[in-house]
Amino acid sequence: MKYAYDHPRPAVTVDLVVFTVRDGELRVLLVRRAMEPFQGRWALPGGFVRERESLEEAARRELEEETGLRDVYLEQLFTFGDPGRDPRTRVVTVSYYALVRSDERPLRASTDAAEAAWHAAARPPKLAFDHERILAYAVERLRAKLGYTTVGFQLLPRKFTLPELQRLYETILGAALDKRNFRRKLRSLKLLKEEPEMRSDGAHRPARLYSFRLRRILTLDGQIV
Amino acid sequence: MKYAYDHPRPAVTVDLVVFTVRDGELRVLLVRRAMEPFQGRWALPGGFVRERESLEEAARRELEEETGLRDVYLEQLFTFGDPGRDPRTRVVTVSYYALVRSDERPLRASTDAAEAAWHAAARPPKLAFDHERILAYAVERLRAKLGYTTVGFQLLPRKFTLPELQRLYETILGAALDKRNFRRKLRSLKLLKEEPEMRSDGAHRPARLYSFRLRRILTLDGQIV
DNA sequence: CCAAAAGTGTTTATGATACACCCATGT
DNA sequence: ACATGGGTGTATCATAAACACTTTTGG
Repeated sequence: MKYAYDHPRPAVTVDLVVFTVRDGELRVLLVRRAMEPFQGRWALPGGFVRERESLEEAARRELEEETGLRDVYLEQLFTFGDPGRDPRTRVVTVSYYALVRSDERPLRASTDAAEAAWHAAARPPKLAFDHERILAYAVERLRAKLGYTTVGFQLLPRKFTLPELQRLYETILGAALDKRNFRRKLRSLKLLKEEPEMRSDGAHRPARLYSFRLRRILTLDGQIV
Repeated sequence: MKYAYDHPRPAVTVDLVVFTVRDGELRVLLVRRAMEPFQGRWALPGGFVRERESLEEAARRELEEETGLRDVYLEQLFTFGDPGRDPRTRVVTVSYYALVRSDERPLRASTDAAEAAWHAAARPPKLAFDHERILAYAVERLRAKLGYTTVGFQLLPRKFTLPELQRLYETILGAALDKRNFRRKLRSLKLLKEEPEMRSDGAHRPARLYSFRLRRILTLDGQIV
């Protein structure tokens, strides 16, 4: 092995797949690129990793710059580094996905993204670089994770109703779930705390509000603890 | 977002956690470092990513250089990039884990690793850099993966007996499994092909040999197909 | 004939699935 | 009073877990 400074050095970036659920649809945050390459195309938010910050710090910093959000669920996804994925130079990107609650009003004016907007994750516009692949992989991983972890709760407000939670799962999984079985399953997991309030929402019976019980729930790679 | 060449560029390496199972023990391939930093310490094999190769190509190239092995099971694990993990300069390492069959005689003379040897994965010597963390994470992931994929088969020779397979699982999981349940489970999965031969191995009844049925079994991230 | 590991079935418990009606509210 | 979505229980099936004896070989 030679010394580190003998070797070509790729640029290293983090890219973020920021998910939320709104109007019964899984959405992803995209920014319109202000410059070449792919000027005018939508892309995943992201940016270069700075000298003295860790990869996760870089991801959190970028996320806050683009959305104003802190303390969101964030998990490393995959590292993409094929030569040629950026036409300018070799760029290795460490991708992360983030889950933000739909009541947290993201999308404040961001520092350098000209325009940022939520798009349906299932049918994104044409994206810059290999970002469609990254997005597709993130969706796949989120679905898988939903099955054996509680990441889903990260997408809802602190208090939520069971029908909301069920719709969230159905949205992400793209499949209908049986109401009774879904509720029994949740009851058996003992993860929910019943709140005293109800939520009235139209011409029908109000729904009970619940909150999620656990404090710290996920390790580095998403296992429940 | 600024242009790529405006930014500090970390060195990018791949590090390999190469597992095998020998004598009922999970083992990992380590190389002794020939130079500073951490000269003389054991470390995971790895090296710098070249200009025109993908990350996975780099990992396979390094693996072949260190062990002479090709066509092994290889999966991206995690990317570690804390500043200070290499005292020389910022190094971002994309870690992979590989599974090699115990009958494939790895460890031919390697190009630049002074010394390479198999060590018990459960109690490795003091390692260079943050390699103990990478190793621990790889072991954890391998265990988890064993539960819902067939990666385990990658560690055995083409023909193997059911007791061998069971011992493999018990070794990696660190727990005893019920013989009858284990065999029934495998039968129900229909993954094994009965071979005509038996293997005699001491003063007891010989065991039937089996081989694994599927050809390509795993996608990018380890799902069975 | 003995030691040693291979091989084999049944019962019980647990979790997953399928399925239909009553309840509380707003208009 | 009716339309709308919230809420509840039981029976069936599939999968997991627990458990003990017989078989084949080498020495």
